[in-house]
Amino acid sequence: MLITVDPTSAVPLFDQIATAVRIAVVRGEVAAGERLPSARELADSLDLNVHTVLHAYRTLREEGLLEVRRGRGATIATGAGRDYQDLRAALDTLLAEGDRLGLTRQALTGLLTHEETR
Amino acid sequence: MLITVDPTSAVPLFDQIATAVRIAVVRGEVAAGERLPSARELADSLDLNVHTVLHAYRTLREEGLLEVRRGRGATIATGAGRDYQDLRAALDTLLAEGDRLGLTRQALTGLLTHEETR
DNA sequence: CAAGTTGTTCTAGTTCAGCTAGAACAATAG
DNA sequence: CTATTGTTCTAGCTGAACTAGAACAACTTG
Repeated sequence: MLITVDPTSAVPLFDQIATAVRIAVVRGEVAAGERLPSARELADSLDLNVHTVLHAYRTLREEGLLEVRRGRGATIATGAGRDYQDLRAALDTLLAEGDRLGLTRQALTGLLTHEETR
Repeated sequence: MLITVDPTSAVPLFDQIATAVRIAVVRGEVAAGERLPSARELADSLDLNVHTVLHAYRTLREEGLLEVRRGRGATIATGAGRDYQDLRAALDTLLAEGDRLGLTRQALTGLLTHEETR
């Protein structure tokens, strides 16, 4: 699983890490039970602080996507290996629609966050 | 057009205002040329600073959704009256998919922001 | 058991976006 | 001309994000 980070982005670093993991899961690039690099390792390779990586891991655990325990490290949660075909299709469709209408990503995420299903 | 704001939300206030306008446009609740309340008015009614509202208006203008000029105020841009049927459908589908998979809004917006079309 | 690994918790300091506040100013409407 | 409305500028405040270092608890491994 490739995890990269853009320090110049407005998106918080811990969020970028969390998203990188989510993407890997959605793409099926990681299987349930698979182990992530330790926080200290990943922090070193990304040139970040350990706490930032741990923040990301904590976030993912709260979402039920990771199992995190001391001594063991972080592993992809059982039950994370769902069928994400429809989700990916929905994402692609929405992105295409956004592009067609000339909407920014900010606008799209805003709509997604506040819009209620009708 | 109803514009409300949640001061306790993690979403920036100017962003909430911008999103409220976007939603109104997407829902077809406002027509092109329609005038928004003046920044000072809206700021008063929302109990916010004028600059915060102006920040939202500026953002929307940069997206091409608003025409903003001093003395005149802000009006919905010509060309904003597009067909948003497909967009709304795409939004609903994605939200439904996210719910089905138990994904948080944060996770969804993260995927939307970083995911590249394949 | 002993040692090393890894997450947890705590304190502490820095930076920056967002928000507020006030004022002067320019463009537009009436 | 006068009122309205956005633009620009300065200034200060706050909280989230990030960094840093340390002590500690749970787990793995030899």
